[in-house]
Amino acid sequence: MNTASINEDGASGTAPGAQAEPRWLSDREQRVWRSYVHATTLLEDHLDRQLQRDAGMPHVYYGLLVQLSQAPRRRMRMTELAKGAKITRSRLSHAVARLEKNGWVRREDCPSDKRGQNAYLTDEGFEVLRRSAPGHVEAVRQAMFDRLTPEQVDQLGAIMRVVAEALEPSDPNADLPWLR
Amino acid sequence: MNTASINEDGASGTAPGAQAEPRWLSDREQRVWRSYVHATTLLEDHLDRQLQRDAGMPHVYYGLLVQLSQAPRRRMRMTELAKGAKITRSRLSHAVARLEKNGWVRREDCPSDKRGQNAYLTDEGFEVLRRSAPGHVEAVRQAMFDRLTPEQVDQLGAIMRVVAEALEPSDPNADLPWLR
DNA sequence: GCCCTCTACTTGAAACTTCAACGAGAAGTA
DNA sequence: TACTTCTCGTTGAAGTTTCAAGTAGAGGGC
Repeated sequence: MNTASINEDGASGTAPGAQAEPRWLSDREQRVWRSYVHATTLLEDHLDRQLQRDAGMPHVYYGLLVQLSQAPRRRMRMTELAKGAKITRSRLSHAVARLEKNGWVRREDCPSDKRGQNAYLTDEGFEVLRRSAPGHVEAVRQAMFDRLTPEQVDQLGAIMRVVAEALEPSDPNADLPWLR
Repeated sequence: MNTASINEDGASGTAPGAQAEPRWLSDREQRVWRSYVHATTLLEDHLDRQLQRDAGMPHVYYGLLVQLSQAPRRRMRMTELAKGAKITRSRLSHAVARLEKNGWVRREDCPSDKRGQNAYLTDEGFEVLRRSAPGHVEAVRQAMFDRLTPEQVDQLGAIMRVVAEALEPSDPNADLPWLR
């Protein structure tokens, strides 16, 4: 999955709507980008397969159970759960439907808001989590933390925080106060 | 894959429930892991949407076109293309079928191996790439390279290479010579 | 020649995600 | 009250990915 490569320069004029001369990636940046895409793809595939095999669900679903397990009374509003997992409410609806079929999660009406639903982790769901957590941690460890120096772990943390901040969909108009 | 899995201690049996004491992540590692998952999720979603909007295809498909565009005569054997994109041949078959419908890629029989197929990029496909490449590079830049210091870019490259090496599916039994 | 095995690729079904639309209730306004 | 608008969550269809199975040709041994 490469990014730059098609080098063709358009007109330099920057009329509204026209494109400015693209700022291509340098060779070094391209190499880093390729490594990034390559490694993240491999790791996500690896964890997906590991969890599918050992826990019977993909990584995202596992993340939902983890979130629920850490919530007070093991339950959360659907929207909060979706936000925490960074997925759409629609995707969550389908996912919870599937997890409900497995008996790992159930829904209940929210008492304070009649539109709302709580999802909660069943004992059975908690048990699945308890059984598969060690294997998952081990997979993460072997793929990443066992191979990086403590300095690299810190560096990775700092880098990922920067990237996340750039993309955080928190208040899209934060820099456009006149639109509010 | 590598020796990695679950319960690989030679000593203990693998009765359900019997597990070695898991090596949990430290607080610091957990924070970094969360940042990693968070940032990579946001970035992949962001690029998927950007490309869906501007190029009419998801990130993986875009990567296929890029690969083809860089290959000699803009064509590649299916298996090579799949390897380059780190996806299964099955997934590639479906993907190319879709790209063929768009008129961006076509297949042809491989002359030297009657089982084989070449996928090649059409002029139309190349044009789509040429049009959308600048926007894509810009998105990558804004999300990552414009925010990181040159040192961080280097660090990220090094880290991602380490992680990729740990997962590279090259010769799964390389460390288990007695199995061959 | 035959047979066996491996590789290249495809297929169809099931699982998962996205997208647009929807119903119901909350919340604000007049 | 009525009206509008927003939020919560779901639904169904279309698109994508995975999984298991399948066809056809290549390659090797006899």
